[in-house]
Amino acid sequence: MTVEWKGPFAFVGLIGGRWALMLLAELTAGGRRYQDLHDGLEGISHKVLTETLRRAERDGLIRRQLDPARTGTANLYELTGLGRSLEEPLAALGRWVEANWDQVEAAQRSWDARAES
Amino acid sequence: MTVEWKGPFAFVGLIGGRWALMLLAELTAGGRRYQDLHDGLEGISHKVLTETLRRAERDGLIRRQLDPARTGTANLYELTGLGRSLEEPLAALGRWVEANWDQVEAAQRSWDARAES
DNA sequence: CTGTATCCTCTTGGATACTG
DNA sequence: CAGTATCCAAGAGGATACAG
Repeated sequence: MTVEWKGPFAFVGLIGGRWALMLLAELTAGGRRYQDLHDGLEGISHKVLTETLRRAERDGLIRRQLDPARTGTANLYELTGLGRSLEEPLAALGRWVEANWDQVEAAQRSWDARAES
Repeated sequence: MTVEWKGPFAFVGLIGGRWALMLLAELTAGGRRYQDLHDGLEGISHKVLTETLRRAERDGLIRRQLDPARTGTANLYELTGLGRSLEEPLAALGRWVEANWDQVEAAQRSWDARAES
C-alpha cells in the first residue's frame, strides 16, 4: 500500500490499511482510550494499533489528548472535524454493501461453480 | 489484504487492491480491450492486470465477452449493472477528496514539522 | 496504562518467459 | 493479441519483549 494515490483515489491512502476503517468506526461513537480501542478491535496488535493511530493522527482524521476525566496516563482519541466529514461518504459505501452484497456473493458462487468444470 | 471484511466494510474486498479503483475508472467511460487497459493503467504488469480483471469479474463488477466489433481474439471488458452502481458512492469519496485534501496535506505538513524537534 | 523496538511471516505485486 | 506460469522483492502486519 505504499502507493502514490492520486486525484480522486487519494482517500485510499487514508482508509486503505487493514484497520483504519474499523478504527474510525470505533471512534464515531465518541472518544476512546487506547485500551478500549485495543479491546474493541479484536485481534489487533499493539504495534499495528499504534501505527494506525499515528497515521490517522498525522492525516488529521483523529486527535489525541490527555483524558481530562482521568488521572494518570490515559489518553483520549477522538475524531476531528475532518475525520467526521468522512463518515457520510463512507456510510454511502456501507449502504451500497447493504443493498448489493447478496448480488456480489451470488456472482462469486456462480463463478466458483463454473470453475469446477 | 487477505481479510474477511465484514458488514459495511465488505466493499474493501472489492476495491482494496492496488489497481481495482483505477480499473473501474477506466471502464466507466465504456468497454475496453485488454491491450487498451494495459496501456491506460500505466505501470501495471500483465499478471496483475489479469488478476485484477479476474477478481472484478468474479465479484460481478465487470463482464468479459468476445468483442463483437472485431475478429480474432480481442476481448471486451465492461462494467455490469452492479459495477456501475458502485460509481456514485465512489464519486462521493472523490468529491470528499476534492473538498478536503488540502486539509489532509496541511495536517501532514504540520505533523512532519513537529516531528523534527 | 500506553506505548516503542525487534524480529519474522505472509501476501501483494513486479519481472520475465512461455502458450494458444 | 490475450493471456498463464514462475520466481522474487518489498512491505504490511503479527508476536513478543521491553520502557516510561
